[in-house]
Amino acid sequence: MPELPEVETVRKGLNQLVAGATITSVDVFWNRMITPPFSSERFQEELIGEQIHTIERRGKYLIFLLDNWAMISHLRMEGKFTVTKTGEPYQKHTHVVFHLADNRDLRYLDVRKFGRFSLVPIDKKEKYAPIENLGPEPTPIQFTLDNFHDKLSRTGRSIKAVILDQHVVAGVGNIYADESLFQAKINPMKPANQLNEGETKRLRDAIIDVIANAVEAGGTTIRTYKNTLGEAGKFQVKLNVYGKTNQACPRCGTPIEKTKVAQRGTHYCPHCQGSIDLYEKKEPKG
DNA sequence: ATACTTTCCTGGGCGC
DNA sequence: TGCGCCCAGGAAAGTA
Repeated sequence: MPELPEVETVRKGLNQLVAGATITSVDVFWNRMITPPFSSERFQEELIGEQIHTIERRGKYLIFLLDNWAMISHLRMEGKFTVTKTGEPYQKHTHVVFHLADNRDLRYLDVRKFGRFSLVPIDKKEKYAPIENLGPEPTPIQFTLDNFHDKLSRTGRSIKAVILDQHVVAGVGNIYADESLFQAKINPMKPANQLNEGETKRLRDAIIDVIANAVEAGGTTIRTYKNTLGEAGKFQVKLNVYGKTNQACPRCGTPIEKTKVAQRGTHYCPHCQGSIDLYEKKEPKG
């Protein structure tokens, strides 16, 4: 499931492979993948003849800078890009194909069809609301302690729900949320406005650190994630809690537990991070 | 305003 | 073996 580190790795691969290429035509095999206001027909028409200058990233969004358009792509759960020679048989789950002038295809594959493409006029690319409203990138300069503390103080939601909120900090998904909370030794159920100063700082530092290390490792491959070059990530060997249910905590040996917080599978060490029972269950048990 | 629920999707895993 | 059921989950729309 691509989070910031995986999307960043995909971005680098795309820049290596298709920066400078020109789109000659586009096939869309699943219309819902193209978000309003543009129909998939309009999407296909507008991209003809557009050159891909560079690919940027903001949070989990990829931004293809073209001549007249910014094409914005979100991979959601399972989206991936491949670059192949035109004419090669389509792999299963190929939903959008950008034919390039140099006899190659940039192809978008997505088992679950959750990914989305949007088109924004290039001079309005800063006005695209989903990106405009994102929180800061999780870097030391942009993701300030003051801002984070302010956001946490305003809500009693679980801290895990808050760091998954892209308006608070951009790019953190389920894997890196669990890993960051473990590194900072904070219970995922703890209400955000109950974190003290030390915890807030530890968590902010942990998010920055975990994301940076994962970017360096080329992301995490749990199930199917591959970058544009077809390579798996390497961060999965550094995971401490995600997917480690019943395995020994690397710090204290206590078995890692899995529960549900904010409707997401959540892995944590009940010794290092404290028992979930310390906090009132707000979620309906079903 | 906040906070929670539903929707979108398919493949994999499980019970019977 | 095969059918039905449930789960995984990011973001946006919907509801109270």
